[in-house]
Amino acid sequence: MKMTIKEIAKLAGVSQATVSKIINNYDDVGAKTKERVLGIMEEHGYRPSYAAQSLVKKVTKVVGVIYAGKINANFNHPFFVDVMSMFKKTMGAEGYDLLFFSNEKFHKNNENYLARCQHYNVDGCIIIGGDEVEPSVYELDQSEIPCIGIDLPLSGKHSGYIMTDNAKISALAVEHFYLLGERNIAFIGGKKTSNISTERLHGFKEVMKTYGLPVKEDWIKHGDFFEESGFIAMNELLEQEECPEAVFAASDLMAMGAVRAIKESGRKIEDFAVIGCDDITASRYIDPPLTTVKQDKDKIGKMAAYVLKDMINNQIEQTSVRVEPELIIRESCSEKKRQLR
Amino acid sequence: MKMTIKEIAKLAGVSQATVSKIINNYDDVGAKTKERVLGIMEEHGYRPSYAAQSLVKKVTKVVGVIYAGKINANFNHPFFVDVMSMFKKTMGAEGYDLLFFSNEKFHKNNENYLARCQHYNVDGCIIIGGDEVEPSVYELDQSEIPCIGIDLPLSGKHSGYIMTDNAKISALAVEHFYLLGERNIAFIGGKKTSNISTERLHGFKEVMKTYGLPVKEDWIKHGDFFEESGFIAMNELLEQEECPEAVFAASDLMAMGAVRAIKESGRKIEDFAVIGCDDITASRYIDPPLTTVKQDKDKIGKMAAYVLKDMINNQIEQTSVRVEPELIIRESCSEKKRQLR
DNA sequence: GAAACAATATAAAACGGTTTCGTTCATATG
DNA sequence: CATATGAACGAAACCGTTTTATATTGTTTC
Repeated sequence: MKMTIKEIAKLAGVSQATVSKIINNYDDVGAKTKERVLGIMEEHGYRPSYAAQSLVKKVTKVVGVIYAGKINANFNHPFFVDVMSMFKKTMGAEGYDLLFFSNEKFHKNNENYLARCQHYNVDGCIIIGGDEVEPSVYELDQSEIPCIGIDLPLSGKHSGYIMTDNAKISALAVEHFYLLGERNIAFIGGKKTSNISTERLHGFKEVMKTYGLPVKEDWIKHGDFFEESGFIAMNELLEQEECPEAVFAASDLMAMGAVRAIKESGRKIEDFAVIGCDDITASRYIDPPLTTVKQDKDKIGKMAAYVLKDMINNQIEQTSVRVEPELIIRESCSEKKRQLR
Repeated sequence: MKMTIKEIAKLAGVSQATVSKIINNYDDVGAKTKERVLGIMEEHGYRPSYAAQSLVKKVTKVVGVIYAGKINANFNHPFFVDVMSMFKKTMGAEGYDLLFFSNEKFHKNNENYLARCQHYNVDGCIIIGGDEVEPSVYELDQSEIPCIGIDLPLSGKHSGYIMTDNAKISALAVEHFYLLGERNIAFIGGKKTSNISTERLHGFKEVMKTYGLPVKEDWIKHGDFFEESGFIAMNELLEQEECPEAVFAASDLMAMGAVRAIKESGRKIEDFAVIGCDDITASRYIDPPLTTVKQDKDKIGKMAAYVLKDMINNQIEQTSVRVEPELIIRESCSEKKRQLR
């Protein structure tokens, strides 16, 4: 059923070498021979074996995808889904397939990322931001394998990263609050150990200072970028004696959780101003439509693909790209809403 | 840097064969030898090459993932994202990694799915429902390669599929409408050529008949399961002289589009009853929270993994699973809402 | 008609593993 | 002591390709 190059060669009455050369577009093959062999290959639906090819060539046309951090985390986070969608599309256009490593296997065999990449001999890989910097990520980062991080600052010679300008994200949010007269502003970030969370928090504190607003440590909470954690964080804020009326959540999902907490506590959502981050698809449909700092997910995915491809083909070194965020004003925090209060 | 089995063997002073046997857990290797070799492997971070292994073994521990239909379609549809998330997790626990085929490559080289699977020698594959049955899918379906379809009825000897009971989905929706007194019910389905769309439409017509309700062809629209198509379909419905007040959309995303169309047309959303399908995460957060027929995405993903695994390991034949849907009542169509009218 | 040159084709070694079948050696058996 | 037994290991063939070096043609050229 499944043909090998040997059988094709026999059928065509030529040597393996000739068939192989046809597959690989060598130019020392006669036109009519080529024609005939091509016909036979087509007829029998022959495809060269990936294993055999990648064993001898050193190229696989496969890139690995690693969701760092908690088991399976981020695979279904809307932000990463959108980024990966564009990444997949762009890499696909260049002829690359994507190998998603299962984290479960890692944990069971106590394996590391580098070993997996070597095992599959991937041309490169993309690492989707984990909560913290695992030793295993560092090892891969420092290796010869080109890799690029999403929301994860890699520093190796053959690495790079793409992420939004995190300080600016916070700046846009706080500035918007400030202009609308909000003064009691809380911050819900991701895990303390996560890099982007740190950058956003730092940016938040900086710009608060710039506007002369006080940063209350009690008003700084940490979640995990998913909805439930925003809900929990907001509940903690609501329980405090002095409760903030403005909340900047470092992800739309957490912002949605915060909104839910406010509603379920019996308070009126109109009395709060909420800004999220990411601009996931859902955010314009929820109630109230969410004001958010948009991350350009398409651009991030595309840039990741371009940079990775460049690293693979041209041994480009250490490239990192910062993408500009953009404020999207909707009703959860807007001028119109302010006037209602 | 990257070690081969030969080098490990030399370092340990044993033959390749012995090292290989240790890797593959043969029992004719002495305990102390094993210990020593294992130590050396560990020390040098040695991992056997996937290519070399899969060349000789016939097993790869990799399963292919195919998004059938339009380029890249469904990769970021929330329903499939959730299903795949659980599928990935479950397969991962069994030691499988997932290879996502790029559709772009398909189209460029005019390749077929079967050829790709053979090229990579995947142990099996999962096909995520396309809009229509492509010849390429049929070919794979009929092949020796175990594959299972999500929302795609495969019929080959080595194939199976998992999907929700589509007729029942429609039945639950219409029944709910009926009990709330709705009589003018429209249907927004997926592509006419898509199987699940056909099943849901058929179920819809059947149950409408059962309740003695008229089925107006003008009130049957077709989208593509994404938001925009629901928006367009609803606008078409609104333009009609006789406009339905109840709409069942075959996906939450289309339902969201329908809601948006109603709002943007200047009508009051309270005057309409909308039911979606899937119960994606966003549906409980939107305005109004969406009444929907829930599909058990976790179960679908899990079952897909179990069945596929079974097919790979035990040559089980043709297994298909129908999963029960469940009505989730929220405010877009509820008793409370009815009383407001 | 011989020499030189292209243009095509092939043989064979690699790539990094697995697995079958022997071989070796120590121990148990009668 | 001769033999059977079994544990531990190794030689070599094989998996399906690519690629280098070499061989075989057929044409020119002088």
